[in-house]
Amino acid sequence: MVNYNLAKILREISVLLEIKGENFKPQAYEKAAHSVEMLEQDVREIYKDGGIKALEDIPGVGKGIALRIEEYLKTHRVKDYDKLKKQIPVQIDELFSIEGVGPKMILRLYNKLGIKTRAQLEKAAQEGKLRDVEGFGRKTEENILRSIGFLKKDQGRFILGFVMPTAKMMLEKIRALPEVQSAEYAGSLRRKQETIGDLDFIVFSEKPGAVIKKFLDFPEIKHVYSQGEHKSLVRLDTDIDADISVISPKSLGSALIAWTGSKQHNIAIRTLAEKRGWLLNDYGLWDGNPSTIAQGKGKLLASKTEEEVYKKLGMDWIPPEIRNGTDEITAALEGTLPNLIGYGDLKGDLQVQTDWTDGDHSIKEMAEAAKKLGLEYICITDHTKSLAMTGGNDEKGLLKEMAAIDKIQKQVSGIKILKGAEVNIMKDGSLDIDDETLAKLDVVGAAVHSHFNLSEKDQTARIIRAMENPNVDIIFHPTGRIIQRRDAYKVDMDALLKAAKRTKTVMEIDAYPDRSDLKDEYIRKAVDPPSANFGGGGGVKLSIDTDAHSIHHFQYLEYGIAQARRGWAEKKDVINTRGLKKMLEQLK
DNA sequence: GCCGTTTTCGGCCCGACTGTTTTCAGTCG
Repeated sequence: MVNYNLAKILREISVLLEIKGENFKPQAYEKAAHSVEMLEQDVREIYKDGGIKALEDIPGVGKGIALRIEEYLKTHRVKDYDKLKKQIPVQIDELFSIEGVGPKMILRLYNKLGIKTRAQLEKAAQEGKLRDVEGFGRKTEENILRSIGFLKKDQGRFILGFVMPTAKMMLEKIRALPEVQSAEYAGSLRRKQETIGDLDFIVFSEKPGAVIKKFLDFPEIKHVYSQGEHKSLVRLDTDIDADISVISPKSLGSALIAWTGSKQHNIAIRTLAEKRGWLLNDYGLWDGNPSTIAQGKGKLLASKTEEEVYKKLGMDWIPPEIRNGTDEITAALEGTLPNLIGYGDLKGDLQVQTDWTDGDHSIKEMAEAAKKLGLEYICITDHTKSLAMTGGNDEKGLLKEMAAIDKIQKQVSGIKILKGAEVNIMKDGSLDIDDETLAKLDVVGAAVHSHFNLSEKDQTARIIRAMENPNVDIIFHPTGRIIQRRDAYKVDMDALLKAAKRTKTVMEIDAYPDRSDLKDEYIRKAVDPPSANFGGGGGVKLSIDTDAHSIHHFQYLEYGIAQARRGWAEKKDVINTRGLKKMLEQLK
């Protein structure tokens, strides 16, 4: 929460400075806000451990902002921020989040109409008062009202796995247009971020006007915010915004890079180009300066493929999932990028629930569905007895289910059905099923489903005790978070990863879209020696499982792989990329 | 205010679309 609140203040300072017409300082504060927001460590800890100097190691934080962070940590105030707020006492976050409203409008609205809140702005727009303000007109008034309407309905950001079906459908429809040579996801969708703000598509065609026109005729489009010769921004009937950009195939590589982002990644590589006396824009990498290029006199160095553009810049091609504008740039320059796990690399799914507990389908139905997707094995891991609401198995129930699996296996060929369980880790770290029964299972997953509010020390010790049980193979959804619903419980991840390595316990990447647990930075710590500061130097084994409760959930494996890629995981790091026999050898 | 293959000063990514203008500022990604 401290990081969140601090990032919010830094971001508001950025907007307030922009309102005041300051140059460059706003970007500096915005960058610092972004860094603080992305920090995995609590700012208080960073300050406690290393003082001001450690704060200055945060990217985008220098002497000035470090002092303000210190001031905030000590006094819960930032004087400069208070001063700015006094000069321009408006609800920045409320107004700034309205699509189409920026710093300049906020200032004018405040000066002319005294508007401070979203509600006041809505009322003024409804009463037709905005059109009298210089620079505003009827259209702006209408747009503001519509934006506020959308905002009220908006759920904010969308979870990747839950919007992918819409995204896939739209991409297929775009690709089917006769004028389209090719089309791809762009933005956070292509980078496969955990949550997505809107659906970005980039389309390659020599007839952009026709593509935009046909796109706007799709029945899924509810409202058109903007349309031009090359771009359009719309809202779909599922209340998510979609952004389409049509570019000549000649510029495919440079345009894909530009539209994929992230923003920080683009700034980093464009700056890199500039340092070589070049310019990188949507249309290519050019030798020349902006004015010679504008006159058509620049020399085109690369544009057709992403590989070509990165290569010209002296870099390896960077997978979209890791284009964060941080150390992937250095790794690409040095040729030390990881060989990320691929989307077809999984051979099995080690967490599957059935109608024996809270799943929707039978063991047989789940096995058939997994086989259809090309999996070689699945492990049935129904809940155990202390999770009473799911009708969890006791020892007797587990033995019965194991016998049932033997019977079903005889009816199903081409896929191995492994016997497992999702056992509960009790408050003290013991398990709710006896060791004798656990020893009979092929795979034992253990998970926390209760006592989320233990102290970090107790929670960590509890899970480590479960890891030390020789029967426990995998820790399922290790931090218990549910995106947009429940925070992770407090746990010392460095200690957990270290214990996982010592006890040869696998850490799961739960691919169920709103879990996505482990999250990317923990995955990276688990596998990547340079980022592992828990003294283990990477080398923690992972599994990617869907936590399927229905035959439709196996498709979520894709999002687990995306998560693993964002965490720099390679094929070798994930046990269920191996065939059945080799996978089983990885277990205790 | 930050930062350094331009390293303690002098830069800060780049381009499209809209609305209100009458040549462009503001906003967005």
